[in-house]
Amino acid sequence: MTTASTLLREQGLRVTAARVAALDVLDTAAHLSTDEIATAVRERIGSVSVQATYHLLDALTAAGLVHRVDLAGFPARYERRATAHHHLACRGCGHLVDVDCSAEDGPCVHLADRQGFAVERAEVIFWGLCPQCRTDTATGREPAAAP
Amino acid sequence: MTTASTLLREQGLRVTAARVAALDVLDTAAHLSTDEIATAVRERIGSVSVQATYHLLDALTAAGLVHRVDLAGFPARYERRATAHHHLACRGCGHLVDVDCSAEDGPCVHLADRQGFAVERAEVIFWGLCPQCRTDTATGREPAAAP
DNA sequence: TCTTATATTTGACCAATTCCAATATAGAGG
DNA sequence: CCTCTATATTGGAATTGGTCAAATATAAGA
Repeated sequence: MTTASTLLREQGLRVTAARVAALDVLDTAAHLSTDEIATAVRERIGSVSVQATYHLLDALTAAGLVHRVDLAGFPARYERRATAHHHLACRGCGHLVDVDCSAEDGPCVHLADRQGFAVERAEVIFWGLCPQCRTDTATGREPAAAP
Repeated sequence: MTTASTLLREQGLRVTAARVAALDVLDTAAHLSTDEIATAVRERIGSVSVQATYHLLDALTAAGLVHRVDLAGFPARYERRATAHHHLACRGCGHLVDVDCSAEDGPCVHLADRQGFAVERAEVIFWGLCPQCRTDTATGREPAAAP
């Protein structure tokens, strides 16, 4: 069984309470912001600073244990899902859901002219309004700050 | 002939020197940041405040005269190109080039499960390293701040 | 030309994130 | 088990990209 501490050790990372807690938290919920992760980690181990959370998430990201989803206009979020997928994002509140790529090797990942770039990945984001923000805008209210 | 002022008038926007200059600037160069646009506008009309530039770019964007390209981790940039296309972005310096969508109605824009969202558009970003940042990283240097 | 709605300016403010030095701690070696 | 050292965490300050609000200036219709 691959517990959080095992995963950390496998990547040559020190096993600290904060890192284990962060991995556990991301196992139960996807697309959490740094702040949400810090709060959830605090509930488990007592306390962590925001800066430590930024730093540990950087470490986990560099080790490939989590992925950072960084959409313009909203704070970065982190996820553990390993399989290839894209995102459906709400422009109103930033709410994020996974979508399976309908064609893993479809036109999305092909590029006729690389123009000298070393292309590493293709990111596909479907932008729209989530159910909540749809009704909010329909009734004249501004989209809610959080989903 | 559709001059900048004609375009503005057509959209019911007032014709001001700053707006005309901004449109002209974006006609000669693509993917400029607010700051770069402010500087270029100043060269043409003497002076504009950064805030005015933010504001006028908002107005031009709302009118559909320019498009805002907003990639995470880098300041927003603006472009006038009208035809559908995607972007190839450098994760090192943020340098941006247009790429034609290889299949306008390919899998990119299809989505099996909308999950209640009102989907408005699909954004495809190819991330990689530009020629300059490739050689910079190859020679051990950090990628340059600007392309 | 006069008027008024709309732009621009100025300056304060904000959130997300990074940087730095000081302190604490995981885990290897004895 | 204890010590040592590299690595994590903390706390505080700084940065960046951008927004907000009030005062002033200006485009364009009457």
